[in-house]
Amino acid sequence: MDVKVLCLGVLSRGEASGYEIKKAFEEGPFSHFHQASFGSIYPALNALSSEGLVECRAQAQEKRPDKKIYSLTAKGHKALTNALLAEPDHDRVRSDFLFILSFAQFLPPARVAALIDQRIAWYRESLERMEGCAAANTAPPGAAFVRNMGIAVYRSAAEYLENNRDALVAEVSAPEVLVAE
Amino acid sequence: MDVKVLCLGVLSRGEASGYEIKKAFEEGPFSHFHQASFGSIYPALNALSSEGLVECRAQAQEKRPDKKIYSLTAKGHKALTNALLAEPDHDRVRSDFLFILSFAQFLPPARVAALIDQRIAWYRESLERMEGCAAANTAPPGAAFVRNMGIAVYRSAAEYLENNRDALVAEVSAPEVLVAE
DNA sequence: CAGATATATCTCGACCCGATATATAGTGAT
DNA sequence: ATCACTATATATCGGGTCGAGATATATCTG
Repeated sequence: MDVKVLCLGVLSRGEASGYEIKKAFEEGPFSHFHQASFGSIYPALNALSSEGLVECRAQAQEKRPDKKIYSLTAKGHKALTNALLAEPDHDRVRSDFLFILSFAQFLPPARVAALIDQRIAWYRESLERMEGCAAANTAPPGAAFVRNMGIAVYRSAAEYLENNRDALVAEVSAPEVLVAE
Repeated sequence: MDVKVLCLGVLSRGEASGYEIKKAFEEGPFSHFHQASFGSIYPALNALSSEGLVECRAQAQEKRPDKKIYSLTAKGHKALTNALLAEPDHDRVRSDFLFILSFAQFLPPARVAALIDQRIAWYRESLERMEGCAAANTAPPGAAFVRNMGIAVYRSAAEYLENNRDALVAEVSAPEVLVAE
C-alpha cells in the first residue's frame, strides 16, 4: 500500500489538490491510521498522471501559486479497486510515547505524570474532533465503521491512562519498599 | 527516536545480539508499538559501537556465524536516559486494513467479512501471547504499564470488530434500499 | 530424505519523512 | 505599526528506514 494507492483512495472521495490530500492525512478521515508527506505525495501524483490514472486541471489563483486539482479517471478507479483487493500489510505502529514510558524507572516521576497528562489531553481533543464530525451519517458505511473503531480505541486508551496514571507515578516515586511488605 | 536509541533501550534490559534485538520488536515486549529491520539495526549497532555507547563481545559458535553480543556502556546508559527526556514524536499508525475497509463499498461483501474475521483472529492470538507472558510481575513498572495498555487497546479493538462486523457486512450487501424506507 | 523453519549477519535498492525553498496574505502580539 | 507566525500552495533533496535477498548451517517435520 504505497502513497500512490493512498492518493487514489483520497481522490475517489472527490477531486483534490496535493495540499488538500496532505490535509486528509493530517486532520481528515484518514488521520488516525495513515499519513503521507509532501515529499511522497507530489511525486506520486506526477507518476499517477503519466500513467493516466488521474487527470490534472490547473486552477489559476490570484497572487497564489496555481492550484493543480487532480481527479480520478476510470482507469484510476479500476486500479484502486484492484489494489484494495490485495492482502493488507500488517499494521505498523510507532509510538515514542510508549517506548519512553516503558523505561519509566529511568525518568523523574513528575516527567512520567506530565507525559501521561499530555497524552490524555491529546486523546480527548482527538475524540472531540472525531465525534463532532457531522458527516458521519452521509459517509459511506466503510468510512463510518473505521471512524467509529478509531473512536472506540482512542476512548479505551484514554480511559486506561486515566485509570492507571496514579498507580504508575506512585510506583516510580516510591523506592523498592513495596517488595519488603 | 531513531533506531540507535531503540537499540539502546533494548540493550538496557540486558545484553543481546542484533538478531535478538530484532526479535524484541517482532514478538517481544516492544512488538505492539515499535519495529525495526535488520537493515537499520546492524548499521545502528556499528555506529553505536564506534561512538562507545555499546560494547561488542564476539561469541564463537560451532558451525554457526559468530554471535556478536552487544551490551550497554555507562556512556550508553547516559545517552539513553538523555534521549528518553526528549519530547516524544507524535504516534504514527499505518494500517492498510483500516484504509481498505474504509472503502468497503468497493469490495465484495464476502471479502469484507473475511478481512474482519482475519483481523479478529489476529487480535485474539496477540492477546493470548501478551497475557500469557508470565514476566509481568518481574517486569519494571513502566514495561508492565505499557503492556497492559496494549492489552486494553487490543481488547477493545477486537470487541469493536466482533460487535460491528455483521452490521457492516449487511450494509455493503444490501443495495441502497434502506434509504427508501 | 526433502523441505521448511530457526539461528545469525549483512547489503542494497526502493521508498518515505522532515526540512527547506519560494511566494503571498492574513492574524495576533508588542 | 511592524514583527512574527500561520495558512495556502508546489516542489526538491538528504538522510533514514524497510523489505528482500545473499550466505551458511542445524534441527525439526512429514
